Amino acid sequence: MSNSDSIRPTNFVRDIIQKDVNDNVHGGKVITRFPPEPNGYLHVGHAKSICLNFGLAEEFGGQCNLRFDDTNPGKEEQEFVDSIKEDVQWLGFQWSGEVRYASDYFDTFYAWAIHLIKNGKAYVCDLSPEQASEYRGWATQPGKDSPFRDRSVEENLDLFERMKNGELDEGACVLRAKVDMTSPNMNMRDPILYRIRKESHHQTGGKWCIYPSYDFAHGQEDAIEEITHSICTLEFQDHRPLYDWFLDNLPVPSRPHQYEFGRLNLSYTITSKRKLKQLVDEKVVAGWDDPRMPTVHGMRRRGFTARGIRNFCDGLPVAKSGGVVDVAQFEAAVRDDLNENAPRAMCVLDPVKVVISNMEEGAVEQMTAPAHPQREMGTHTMPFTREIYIDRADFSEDSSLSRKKFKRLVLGEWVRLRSAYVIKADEVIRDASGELQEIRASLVPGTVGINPPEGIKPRGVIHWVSATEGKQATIRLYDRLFLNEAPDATDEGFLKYVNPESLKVLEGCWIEPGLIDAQPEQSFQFEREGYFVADRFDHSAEHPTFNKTIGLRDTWASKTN
RNA sequence: UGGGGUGUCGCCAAGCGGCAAGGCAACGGGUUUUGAUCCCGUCAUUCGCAGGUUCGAGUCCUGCCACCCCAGCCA
Repeated sequence: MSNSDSIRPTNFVRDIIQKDVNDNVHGGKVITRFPPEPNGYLHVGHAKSICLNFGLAEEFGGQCNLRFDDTNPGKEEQEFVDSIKEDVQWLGFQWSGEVRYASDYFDTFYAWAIHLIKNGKAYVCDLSPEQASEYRGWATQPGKDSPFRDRSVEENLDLFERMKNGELDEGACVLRAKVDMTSPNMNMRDPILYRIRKESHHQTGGKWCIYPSYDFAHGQEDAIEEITHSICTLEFQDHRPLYDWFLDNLPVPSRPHQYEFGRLNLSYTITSKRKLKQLVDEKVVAGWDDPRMPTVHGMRRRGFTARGIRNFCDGLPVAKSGGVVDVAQFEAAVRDDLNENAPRAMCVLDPVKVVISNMEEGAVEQMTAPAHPQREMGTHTMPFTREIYIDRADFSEDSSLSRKKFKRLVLGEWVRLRSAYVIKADEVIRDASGELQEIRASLVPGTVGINPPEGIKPRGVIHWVSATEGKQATIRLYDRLFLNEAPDATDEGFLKYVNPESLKVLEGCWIEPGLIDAQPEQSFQFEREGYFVADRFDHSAEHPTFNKTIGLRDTWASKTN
């Protein structure tokens, strides 16, 4: 196992749960939930929340529900419901029982609203949004009671029913809780419980034309599902008193508690559903599953493995401070998993032909190499022929290059072809324009798996693919989508910092022939190049297509610059 | 500004009055048929700032400063 796998630092949420379990609070049960709104695709920040909620439940032998917080039909779609379910499962988690929806509980919420009205704790307010904002007051300035605050229970009941029956227009009025217009916490200044929305809902269709607000829904959903620990992000801290207020004033079946942790921010990355949507809508990327997107769908297509993502999330401390995690830390977790689990293969991205003059034309010699240098993963076989390709960057005519600086093929010198022979570059052939066209080389016999004789010192090891037995492939090179480490934080707007070179499509790359049998989503390490994945949708034996997930760690590049 | 939070290495953080964990990054060195992996080593006399309490303070007290969140009929 990778070392990040075993490191799961404790955190304040786990400590609270541990204590509750020890003290037999909630009968020792642990029930958590992951409550996305289906208004977009899940991203890496949600992955942290998923790992936390599902992970904690798993750790304490509890359960975790998947519940869609679908209280705002205008922004939500079935497409997002489907993608979210797929993502959670892909990450390797299974929710407890059926998928749940806030909309499953709309009847109960409606009854509870009436309960509040009957207790004189809610009223229908006719103030326009602008007026309501005015009445709400400001930080230093307490709010004023709405003129509708003292309507009779009967009138409120009647009005609320008419709201439900669609007799009133959108925006005409709302149902508000009667809390405290002078509270320093703005959320307590008579928050909205229900608003009129004459829109079809992806789950309930046309059944409702009033929808509960987040505040009037979330805690009650938790209570209905008997959630013990309701874990959410920091921006909801101010809502906790309201969360508790509803639970205290409603006949709820259980008493959950809310705990908040810091949202994940990644450098060079945007994690705002609105902005991610903008990237899709403005066609900056090809879609929600573009491999450059930090969405779970995007990361999956990019070749970031579920295990790598989980290892990363599990290694993240859960704290109340909100910092920016270096994207390199994420990349390291993914690389770690891929290094451990991806079989090795060879691919030449920028081919230049090498003709081995002392090899017979038409001869094919099968070279066998382990699929992994350390782990037992079987072998792969690569045909070696008179004509092969190596990468253009792996050859130089400049023999003054020091051995330390250039550990590749130099004219007149030797290099090891990985898992095959040591060869010597004898001569170069150029085309009319002077461009290097072909290298003539000779192999040192008997050097497969055996060190060359005294006096022959290969400068290094390079990768290769047979020119006659290899296959052509399309390779898509991905790089960071943004050039600014905080694309979100700049005044000019994040679109200004889109990396124009975040995608390069290479046609005519050469892969070892066995690679055409790769299954979509199968990851490989192309030796000396990086980790690549067979594209989930576009790869086939006829048109091999690989996405670069991430490069190898390269300590050498930084030293020479 | 009122309220809610947060300030410990370049980044993320542990720390709960008794010698400042760990990960990422960086930098040295070793092994290596991947400039990868792996291994070994280096990397905070100091915890936002200033006072105070204490034998002893990152931890307790007081004051200040900085940053984030709320002020949607979004979640």
